[in-house]
Amino acid sequence: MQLSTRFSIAVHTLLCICVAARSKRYKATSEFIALSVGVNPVTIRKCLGALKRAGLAEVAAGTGGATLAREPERISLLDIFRAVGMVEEETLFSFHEKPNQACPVGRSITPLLGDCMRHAQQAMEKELAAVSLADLFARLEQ
Amino acid sequence: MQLSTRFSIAVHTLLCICVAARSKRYKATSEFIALSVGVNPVTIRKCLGALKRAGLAEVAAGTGGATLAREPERISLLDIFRAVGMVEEETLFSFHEKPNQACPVGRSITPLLGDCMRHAQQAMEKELAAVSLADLFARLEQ
DNA sequence: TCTCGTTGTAACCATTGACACTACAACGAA
DNA sequence: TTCGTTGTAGTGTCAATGGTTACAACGAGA
Repeated sequence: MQLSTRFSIAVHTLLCICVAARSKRYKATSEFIALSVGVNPVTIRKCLGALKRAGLAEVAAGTGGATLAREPERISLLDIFRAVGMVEEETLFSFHEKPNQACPVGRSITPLLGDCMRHAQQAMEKELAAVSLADLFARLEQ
Repeated sequence: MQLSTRFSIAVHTLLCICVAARSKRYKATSEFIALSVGVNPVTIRKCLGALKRAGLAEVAAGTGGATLAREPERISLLDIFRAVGMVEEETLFSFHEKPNQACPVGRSITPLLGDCMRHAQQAMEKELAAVSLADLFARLEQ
């Protein structure tokens, strides 16, 4: 079991927007991005929709082309991770629904293990928060 | 998108084994555990099979009942996490398959982002490794 | 030796989510 | 008005989860 590819696609998408913005020769349309990512343009449009709702990207309706909604230094991988709805707050792990409340284990496990899960997820998110889109773009240009 | 409940079920299962081992009154059969977890006994048997293969539990064929294969102090949540095959090494995140190699972004994103993903996963696993089954059991008994 | 409870597995089903693809109305600029 | 693009709905395929039934194999105790 793995997390979906939506995250990697979203990062790829934003990097394409950076590239297009840098070299004025390209316009970051869903078609253009889809070609680089290797998926269907509709998938990119849905992805851009999520990024737009999260305030990370802007898309020009009608005329076409996407841009960043703020500087790449201020967009972290965690922002992107959350934007594409990989996980609502604190729910990376899922939990079996019906532990038996009549059993001492069933009664206590939810808060107990839930706490550990929360810590684990937070540790992961902290790593993601430490990397910005600008970092990736800089490494890309080397 | 979330990780499956197999992990929480496996932890619950092992805690039940601890309880049964402590108070000699219970035998940790798949039926007994299933009652506490709130799932089908077959689900528990499959879970126990994975724990057995990982060397965490032992199951008495024929006569029935499961026991820990080693002391609970030496079983970490990470051991359990890996036992139930939530994730093969370094693959918590998944990656879109066909980035366009003719594009500078497509060519570089896999190693670049893969590195970040690896770090993030390792941070999460480190948290899981820090908690043992004995820790949970101790908190349970309070 | 036979019985009985248990395990290990296979088989089948329903549900869910990801992703591909088609189609089309709405939009903005030239 | 035309043309390229976006947003979204609808459809189909595929894989994984988890529930359930069924049954052979096993071990201990009568």
